[in-house]
Amino acid sequence: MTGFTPPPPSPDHGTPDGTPDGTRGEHPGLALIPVGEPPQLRADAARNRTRLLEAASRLAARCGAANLTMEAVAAAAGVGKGTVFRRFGDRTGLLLALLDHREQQLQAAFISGPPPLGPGAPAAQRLHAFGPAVIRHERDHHDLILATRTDPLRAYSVPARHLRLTHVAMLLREAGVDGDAELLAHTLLGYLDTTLIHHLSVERGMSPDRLDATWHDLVTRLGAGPAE
Amino acid sequence: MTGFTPPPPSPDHGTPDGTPDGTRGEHPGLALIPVGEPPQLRADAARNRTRLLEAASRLAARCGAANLTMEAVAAAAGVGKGTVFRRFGDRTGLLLALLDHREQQLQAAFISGPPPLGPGAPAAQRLHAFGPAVIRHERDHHDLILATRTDPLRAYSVPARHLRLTHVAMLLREAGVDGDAELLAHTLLGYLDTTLIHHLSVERGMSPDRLDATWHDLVTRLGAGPAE
DNA sequence: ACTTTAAACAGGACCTCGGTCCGGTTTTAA
DNA sequence: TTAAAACCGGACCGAGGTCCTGTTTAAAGT
Repeated sequence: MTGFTPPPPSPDHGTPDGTPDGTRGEHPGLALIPVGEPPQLRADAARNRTRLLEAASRLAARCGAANLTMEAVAAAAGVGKGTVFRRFGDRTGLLLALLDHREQQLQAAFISGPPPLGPGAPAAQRLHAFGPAVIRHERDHHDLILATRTDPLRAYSVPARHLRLTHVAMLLREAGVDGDAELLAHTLLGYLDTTLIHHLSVERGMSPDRLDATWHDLVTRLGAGPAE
Repeated sequence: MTGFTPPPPSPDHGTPDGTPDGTRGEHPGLALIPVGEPPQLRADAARNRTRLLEAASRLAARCGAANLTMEAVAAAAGVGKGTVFRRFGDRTGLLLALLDHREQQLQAAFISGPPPLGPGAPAAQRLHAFGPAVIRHERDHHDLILATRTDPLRAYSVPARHLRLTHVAMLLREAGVDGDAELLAHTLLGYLDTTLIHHLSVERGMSPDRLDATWHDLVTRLGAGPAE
């Protein structure tokens, strides 16, 4: 029994809460947050969590997500280095948590936002709207997203990915597409992969229009109706 | 002028030559290798290159590609640490060079091998055969491939990727598929991405049959004929 | 065959950063 | 009041990567 580490209450790989951008949050009373998964952090832990996310967000904006160092984040947040790792597990965990917060705007848009992206429009139209929305979102945060891809396998386990997958698969079925909806959804999401989009638009200089057009083409060919 | 580094003759990111597995290669005479790109390494440099690749291959087989350390490779090859970096640039470069060598078997199969993968069969059939072949190949080397994905963007610049892309795009056009052949090819290759395949088969437990079936479905829906 | 010259080499010091661990201290919640 | 949980802060390790000194070696010129 030399180095035994009972898993510290499982660091979060990015779960909703935190509100890491607002400058409020000193009074921990009033549990407004409809938090679901995080097993209730202790008050000081939660406070440090948001401090860390704020600091990370600042530093990422200043120096780029790729240049974030854990020590710098810890120092900027005024906490010890160990605290950062206790909370987020590792660097990727921190970046994912950062990303997750921003991701929720997109999620809200296609889950409960106005049509054609949100509910209310026919499934095919929602699908057609989905691609360009994701592409735009990913372009806005490409540096952060790319920085998380140091651990390629984890990208598939992150809740955001799963949510997108379920959503697209559902729309495919709803649009009357026959076949393996889950794998077809994976294929569509593959086309929207940040790395690919970044490569095509930045390194190959493809226009957004061309990327969008092929999305519509794909959705149509997979059996959902045309865009119109 | 403190730390200026005139780019050392550009380390290779994985280019054909080397024959890093055979145990021959002591007599550097007889330039049999129809080498194209590598700007002719000096004899001792070439020798060290193959030594390094051999050592790396051994170590990767023993401990897994993820646990390869540059110093271990250097030591096992009996060269200095600096030599490894001079030759391959960085760890990813070394891994890509390793991978590239194994990739050539697959390339030979679909470029000049027997039908239906190689030339001689109709384009649609070649396309249908392409997916399962790549999936099998990637499963065989998934640890090595995943280890290179630490640098996600580089995966798109590597010659092997470009070759696959051109090949698939050509087959699509040849099969009479209309639309943006290049982007459709990217989509198909996205479905074959090692990370995705690994996630689906290992972590989600999907059967190879199901993965293959969806490949055929995809190719068919994109407009090439059915498999038959 | 001999000299020359540029390139490659060994090998290790050195830096950075991710990640672990620990001893002592503070804070929270019961 | 008390016990558990979180924290600080830094020592510590491993590995990637840089750089430098002096040495070897291959290749081109005579």
